[in-house]
Amino acid sequence: MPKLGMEPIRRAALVDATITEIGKSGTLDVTVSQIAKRAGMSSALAHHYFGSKEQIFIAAMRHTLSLYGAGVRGALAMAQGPRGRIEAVIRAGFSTTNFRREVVAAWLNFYVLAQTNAEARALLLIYQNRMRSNLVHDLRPLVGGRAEGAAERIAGLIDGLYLREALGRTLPSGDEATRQVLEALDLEIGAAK
Amino acid sequence: MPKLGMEPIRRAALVDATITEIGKSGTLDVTVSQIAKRAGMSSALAHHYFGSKEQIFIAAMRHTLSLYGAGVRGALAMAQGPRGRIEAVIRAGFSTTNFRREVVAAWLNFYVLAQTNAEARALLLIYQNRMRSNLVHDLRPLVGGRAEGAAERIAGLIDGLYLREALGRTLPSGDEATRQVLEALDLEIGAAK
DNA sequence: GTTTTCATTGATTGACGAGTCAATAAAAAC
DNA sequence: GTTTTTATTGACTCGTCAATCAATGAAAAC
Repeated sequence: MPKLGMEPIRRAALVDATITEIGKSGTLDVTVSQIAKRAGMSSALAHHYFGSKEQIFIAAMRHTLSLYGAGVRGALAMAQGPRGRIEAVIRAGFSTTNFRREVVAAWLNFYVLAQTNAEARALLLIYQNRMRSNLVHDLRPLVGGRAEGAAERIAGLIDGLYLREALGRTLPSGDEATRQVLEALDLEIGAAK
Repeated sequence: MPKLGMEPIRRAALVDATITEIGKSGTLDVTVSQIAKRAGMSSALAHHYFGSKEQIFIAAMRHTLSLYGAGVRGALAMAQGPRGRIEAVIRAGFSTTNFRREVVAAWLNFYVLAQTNAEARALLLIYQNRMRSNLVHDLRPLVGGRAEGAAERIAGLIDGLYLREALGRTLPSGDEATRQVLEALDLEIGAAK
């Protein structure tokens, strides 16, 4: 019963299944068979479309980052003024979506993968650059020449608080993290006056 | 030629070898045989002393965190005044030691492990609490009632910048990260006046 | 000096897993 | 309607690896 044009459908199903399985195990220690089974196909087919397990992971990473990017763009679309835009970037990063078990697991494991896999590293750099460039752009009118440094600090604070919330003692609260970054933002703005 | 009292020696050798191997592979995907071989013994002996691979990892994590803690304590011992003590904590975290390949790999993988392993999570919480408590203690005289919030932000910034430096486009520079956190610290102090 | 305890390993077990391949089947192209 | 292309899988290969165990040797205890 082979229907044509299955490739994109299969690929998408495999990517979804990969993220789910990584979320369940917490590691990249998931087998192609597990992934394929959850995606409703044989492991041979997964290999057919992706070639190797590593490529499946890369695709999953790309998808996770693209969901993140979409969230940021969505929030930016509604934001008013530079301060509002920065707030949008912050809130998007700490949305409950991003603290779901699978998403946290995906990020942590992608960090690990980025150490040794050039493609993974490149994707992470794109994410880092986009965040920095967004922040610099909107910080400029608020803090002028301090924008570059401030952006670096805000971006670092976002990543760090995400980590601490995700692995902290309490269940992750995006609200608390958001408050903290906004406070830091206000300090940056205040210092520029 | 069995000599007595080998246990602590073997355990230490295994822990060292584990960290080295994790550094080489970037993952926890290292075999007990690799570790044991590097430590100069059979894999059976490694199992004899640690029981399981997971316990070897936990011991390696404990050791890594304890080295980190020792670095912080060493820096604190020489520091003068609250501001100096905070600076010491920051500099210790970003010392070149902590950016060595093995150490970065250890941290990233311990984050992953902490998702699913209670012991690993507990160790990470101890680290987080100690950092926060150090910061709160010394921020108090500098920023008064703002100390808790400021400590959360400084701690988050340290973790986040460490991540970004470790996985960033340039080779990690503790100096740049240190400068950024000190700048944030000055903003916090300035805001409390 | 015999027994117990500690150190140590080679060999083995039992399981699992990534990637390949030949074979089947159906749609599309010609 | 024959050929080509796409979809799909079961079976298989080749390898790996964590954990166990029985066996060996030497120190310590008695």
